[in-house]
Amino acid sequence: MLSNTFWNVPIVQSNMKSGPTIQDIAAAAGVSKSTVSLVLQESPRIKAETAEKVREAARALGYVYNRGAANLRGRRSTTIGMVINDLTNPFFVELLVAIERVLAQSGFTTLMAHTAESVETQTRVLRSMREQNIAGLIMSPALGTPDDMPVEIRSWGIPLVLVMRPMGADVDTVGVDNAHGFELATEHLIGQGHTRIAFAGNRKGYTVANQRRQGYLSAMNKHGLPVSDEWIIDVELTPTGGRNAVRAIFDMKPRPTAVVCYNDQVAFGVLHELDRMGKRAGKALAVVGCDNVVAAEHTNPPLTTLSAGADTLGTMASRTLLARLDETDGDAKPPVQYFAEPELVVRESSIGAAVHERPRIDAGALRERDPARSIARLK
Amino acid sequence: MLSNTFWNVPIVQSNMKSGPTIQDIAAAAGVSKSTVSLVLQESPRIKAETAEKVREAARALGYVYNRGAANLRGRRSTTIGMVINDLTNPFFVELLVAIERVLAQSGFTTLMAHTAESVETQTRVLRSMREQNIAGLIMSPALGTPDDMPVEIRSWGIPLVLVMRPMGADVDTVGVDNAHGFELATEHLIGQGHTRIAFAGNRKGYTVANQRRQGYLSAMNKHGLPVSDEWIIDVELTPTGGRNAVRAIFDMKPRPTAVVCYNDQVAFGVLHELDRMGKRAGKALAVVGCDNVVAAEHTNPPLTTLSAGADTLGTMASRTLLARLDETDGDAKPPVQYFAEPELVVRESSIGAAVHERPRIDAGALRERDPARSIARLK
DNA sequence: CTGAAAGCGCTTACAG
DNA sequence: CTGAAAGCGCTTACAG
Repeated sequence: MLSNTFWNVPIVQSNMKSGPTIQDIAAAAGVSKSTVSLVLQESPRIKAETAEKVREAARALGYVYNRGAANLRGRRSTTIGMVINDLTNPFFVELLVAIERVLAQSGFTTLMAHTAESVETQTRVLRSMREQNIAGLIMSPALGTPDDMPVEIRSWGIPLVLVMRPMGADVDTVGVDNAHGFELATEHLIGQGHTRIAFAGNRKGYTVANQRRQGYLSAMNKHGLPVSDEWIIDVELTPTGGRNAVRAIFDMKPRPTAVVCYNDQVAFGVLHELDRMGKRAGKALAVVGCDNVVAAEHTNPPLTTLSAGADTLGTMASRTLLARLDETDGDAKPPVQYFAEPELVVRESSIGAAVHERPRIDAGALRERDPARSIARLK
Repeated sequence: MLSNTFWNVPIVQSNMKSGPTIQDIAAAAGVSKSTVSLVLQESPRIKAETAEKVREAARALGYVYNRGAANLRGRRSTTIGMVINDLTNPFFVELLVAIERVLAQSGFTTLMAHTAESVETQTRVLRSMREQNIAGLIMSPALGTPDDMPVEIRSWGIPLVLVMRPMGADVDTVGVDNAHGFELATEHLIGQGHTRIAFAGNRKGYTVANQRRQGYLSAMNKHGLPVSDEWIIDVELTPTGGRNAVRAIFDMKPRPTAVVCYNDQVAFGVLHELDRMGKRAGKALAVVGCDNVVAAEHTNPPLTTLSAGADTLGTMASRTLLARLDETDGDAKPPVQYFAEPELVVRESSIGAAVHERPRIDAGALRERDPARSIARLK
């Protein structure tokens, strides 16, 4: 795992034409290159007029600082690796954008990579980043990442901050309190009168899914509501998974009247399949998602969802990493375990249902596009 | 513009602990570091058993190749810059993923950056990439990028490939034939019987919007359909823009019965606002988008849209850049101007309308959630 | 306040 | 087939 296989060097390469160096500036300004270097670093040790002369020469020559050379000589690095498991999920895009912004403000360059949930791709990408000499790493690990990955990274001598997907209490982690969030979401549905509530997006052996299911179960439990095994539906964490969950729900009897979805992607599939069946989310089935991606506001109907605050989380993750980079070996702080409390953003997808047992076919059904068919599916 | 202001060096930096070098491997294997270097490059000049001995020593020491040092000495670069204007648009995410995949296969590392349509951010990011010594650049320029940007980049001595947003015939460009695509989309609506068709997402002085509007206009023209000025609606290229466009359309009389949207993001807003008004896209207003992002398949109703093929475009863009990197100054090929022909993916949002003048309020209206209100809006 | 010298970890002619 | 030497563009003690 993550072994350094240095024999996969690139075949294609590009020759550079080189511009002026600090040597050229030194010659033009009539100083030594030491002086030029110090001016570029804004050292107070250089007299103001000398500095100005150097800057002027640099400008005249069209000088471009070579950060690679500086990093090599200075034995430091100003690039941060950032590995994301799923850029097709807009939540991670928002997270990435926030992280990049904060790091750029501190003068770091972000080397981004996308693993598409493939552990193999992740291994390749990490190896490449290591060769690129990253100063630190922020990552949201792909599903199925081996447990020893954080140890492996630590052995590289660089700090690691995990986002969204915890891998143990001893590694810096920034995420959300999933259990509490899903408790909130489930209680919201209970408050709307629902008693049969499904959970769509269970995935075995997957930490985040476990946390979210746990939150759902503890809310049900707290309110004395029994949970049937079949309500906990294991589907892909994608819109397609959501569509399959709806089909499963409408095959159950008595069927759940509400569903808590693993995330917004799953919820989008749920909304879509309901629409395809001529039903309306909120009326026919109350739906709650998680992530509050931008599109959740624009779905039909708009989606009730847990807001994790991608911007805040990204900022926290960056700051945590920057703090580690500032530490010396002696003053290491204990692991950061930051889990934000999500808020529930209530929209139309979870409200307006008539759930008080009486109406097998409620008022809402009159507006369904194909009542005959939905009755058939209800049996 | 894009001036090299080298005095913005980072404040925060990170010291590296250094691992074994080729020197250490050389000592361990009892050879010179030249030999080690050649082995790492898989040079056929080294005897197989010597090579194996070296590899074994490297493995034993846990050696990590330092690409930065190699690039410095070899006067080359193996990183490619990739600047994207809008990662919140899933189309660009798909494009980015495809580009990264192809570049990684050729041994290049991708330095990604996001400008959020800000020319200022773009300037900062380009400067940083230049200091990072990128071998080439693939970019989708932010709106309002100055016309001389390609010239500026070229003066850096690195190849530039533009994606999606052309900036002149002399710079390598990979995009789509927007005019032809929008002609297709508009003709599809005409084929459905529509005669009053709006265009949502016109933006003045913006090349891509001009091309798309042109395609729309030429289709209308070709079929002898007059176009009212008010039908060409200037809105933000976001879901919010789409919502505003719908409001504008329903204030017109006689109102358009169909709308061609600048892209899927705008179309999503259109679908959403229609739903909010208790209307159904397809029935009340035929809607076509552009980009065929993954979510277009899952909207309510599913969105008819132009498929540009993000994967194909990303592959083309990467290959174009890789080819330039292989060129020597002598054998430079003429500029690549590749514009893919988009295909129209027909889904529910554009079909099923009754448009033959008779029904001011058609059968579909009976299923609208708030008929009184929609009649009021129609006047 | 400034300069001379050493060196970061590699690659590449060149010589043998 | 392998090694000695020079050098990529910087930074950093150290000396003055």
